Amino acid sequence: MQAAMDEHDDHDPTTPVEGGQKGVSAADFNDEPAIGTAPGECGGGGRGGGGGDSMRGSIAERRAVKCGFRAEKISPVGSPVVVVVEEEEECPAAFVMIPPGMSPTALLDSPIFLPNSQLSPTTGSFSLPHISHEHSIASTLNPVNEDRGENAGSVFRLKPHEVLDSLPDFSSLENKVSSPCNLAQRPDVDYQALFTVDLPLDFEFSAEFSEENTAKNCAVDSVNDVKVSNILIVNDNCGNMQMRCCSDRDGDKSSSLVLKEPAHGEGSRTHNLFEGDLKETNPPLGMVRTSEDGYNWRKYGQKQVKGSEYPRSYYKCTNPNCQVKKVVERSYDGQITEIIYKGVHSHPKPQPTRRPLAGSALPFDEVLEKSEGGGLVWRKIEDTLKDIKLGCEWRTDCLERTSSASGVTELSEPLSPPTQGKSSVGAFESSETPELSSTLATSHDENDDGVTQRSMSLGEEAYDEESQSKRRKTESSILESNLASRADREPPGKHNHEVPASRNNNHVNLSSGSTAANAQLPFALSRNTHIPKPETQIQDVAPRFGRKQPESHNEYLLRPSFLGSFSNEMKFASPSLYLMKFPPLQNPYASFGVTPRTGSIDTILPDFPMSLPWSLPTSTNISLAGFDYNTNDGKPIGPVQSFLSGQQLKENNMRFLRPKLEQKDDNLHDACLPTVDHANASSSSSSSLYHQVMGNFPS
DNA sequence: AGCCTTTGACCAGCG
DNA sequence: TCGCTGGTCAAAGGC
Ligand SMILES: [Zn+2]
Repeated sequence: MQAAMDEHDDHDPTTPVEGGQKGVSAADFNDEPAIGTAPGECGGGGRGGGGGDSMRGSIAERRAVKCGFRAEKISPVGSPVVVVVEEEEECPAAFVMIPPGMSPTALLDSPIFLPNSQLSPTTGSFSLPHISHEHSIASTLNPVNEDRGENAGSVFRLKPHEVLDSLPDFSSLENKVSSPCNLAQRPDVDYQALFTVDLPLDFEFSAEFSEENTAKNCAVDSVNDVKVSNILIVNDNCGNMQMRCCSDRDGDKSSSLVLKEPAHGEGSRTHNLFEGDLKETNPPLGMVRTSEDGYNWRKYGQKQVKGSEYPRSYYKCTNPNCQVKKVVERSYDGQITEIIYKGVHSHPKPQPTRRPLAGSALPFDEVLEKSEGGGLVWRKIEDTLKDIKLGCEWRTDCLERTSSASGVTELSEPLSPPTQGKSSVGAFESSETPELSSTLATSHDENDDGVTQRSMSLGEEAYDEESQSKRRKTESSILESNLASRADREPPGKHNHEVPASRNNNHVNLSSGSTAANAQLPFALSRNTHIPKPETQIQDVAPRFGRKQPESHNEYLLRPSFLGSFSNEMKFASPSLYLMKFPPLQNPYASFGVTPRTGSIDTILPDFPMSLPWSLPTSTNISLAGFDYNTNDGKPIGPVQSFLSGQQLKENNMRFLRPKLEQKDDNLHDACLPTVDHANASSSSSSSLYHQVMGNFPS
């Protein structure tokens, strides 16, 4: 046992070392292990037993996935996206293809996992009032659930034929995504069907997504029902990164989310998401070093698992009250090939600002950029955002980001719904309530390095404070200097805002009585879970994020940003399991490349959390992948709905083309965008928007 | 001093 | 019952 393990300890080229990264290994999946350090993975040995059951199952699934399980195809960048739905008895899972530009972390935080109140707890489908589609995937999925009844959890059975020929639109994805999450919550859910959707979104996120967030989202309900859930991020051999949310069908009540990334993918190497994190050296441009998922992890073991190609590292959340664990499998070159999250954090993320120290966890959201001199430079997103403000265009190729005109949304202050005046990067806020601010705060945090602190809500700040106080001390000086510029920043200090809704959402358990704080719920709500206030549509879709409805089931909303971020493919399989693949070659970290479609502003929403540019200049149309926003009123236009609602989708025939390729011009999007079969008017409107949005993708 | 990684050994499920 | 296996423990050491 051990023998195997050791082989690779030092394998990591990039590895900095280990030891202790003092503090913090905030590992997100990227940096999982100590960031930057691709910690060796060889360790432990062991015998087995133990807790591995859930893990095993997931692994098996992963294996299946890696091996090509499913016909899903990994389309090379630029290749048409294909949605494949397959039924898998053994491995109920949802697969999400992660676009090359998206980092796992981002992915996790991505909207996809937003709790969607819309989702029907019982069915796992979106329940947008007006939207219903005969062919909707949701419909397809629903039957199963219905059969089982609420408790039954939803089982999604997608028939291949249903999906294969038709490419799902975002709404489909949404459904899929959400559904899975919902299902995950339910212990008794039997996820048998697996369906996959490939999204061709072209822009990439530079923002950080936290795995936890994703997990959180998924786990929203799970808190109530699920004891354990897992998130798996896996790299398949095909060069794609996959993320899965898994729940144990057995009643284990566990769910997991898995992200896989191709370790070997040719492209993966150069553009590997993780690589950047793992390797401080030479990460791809545009790559975000979201080293953190926002949580601190301690590695407690490493082992070469028989079925795994690479050694697995076992991490525990450092929070004493938190039992979340994650298993990271890394290739020898330091690429993360697979990540499994188990459980849900019962606490807020440690304050982000605290991990900027070099060598240790990467500060959040740093982006690799070319320096003027041509060299690569890690730059904080915050800075990046500034650039964005100036009007930057992030190229999907991740290799370059050019500044272009426009003004734009200030991420730092940004995108807030008109009413709020604040914008959240990437976060949607459903209501004006404090949550919104929270959300915003969260967003900021990520982007700003804690300008607004990611809220630690529900008195859990204390935890962070204490636990990290030390760290802060050491880092404080650094941070301060960095933060000094920000007016709103306060010393290690009081939050000037209410508890972020996101937190609340993230940790449903905290707010909701039903939840057990300690319960290991697999998915946590993402901090970005908030839907921008804006409105009606959105509210309709996801009105109740935040504490207001903590009890809400695990509802996942696909975040537009998230969706949009997928350049390549997304796959969603069974409810419980999400598998995301990151296509190789594109820089995962690449920021979103949102290009203005009409010459109007258009913002670039670099960061994942970015979210919707609610605060964009008036009259501007922002187009994110899959989203169209009318800045005038700050309301998202159709696409959002379609996205959010998911119900709209149902379209059997959806075809996604990769935005990059497609979005040459406005007209293009039609061709490229998924073809939606508009069964009903409601859906059609959405889709139209969708198309518009899609059209906006930068080519 | 504290936190983390490393890593051999151990635990416990499973066939 | 044995062996395999995966997960975990915990001492040692690094930063
Ligand atoms: Zn935790």
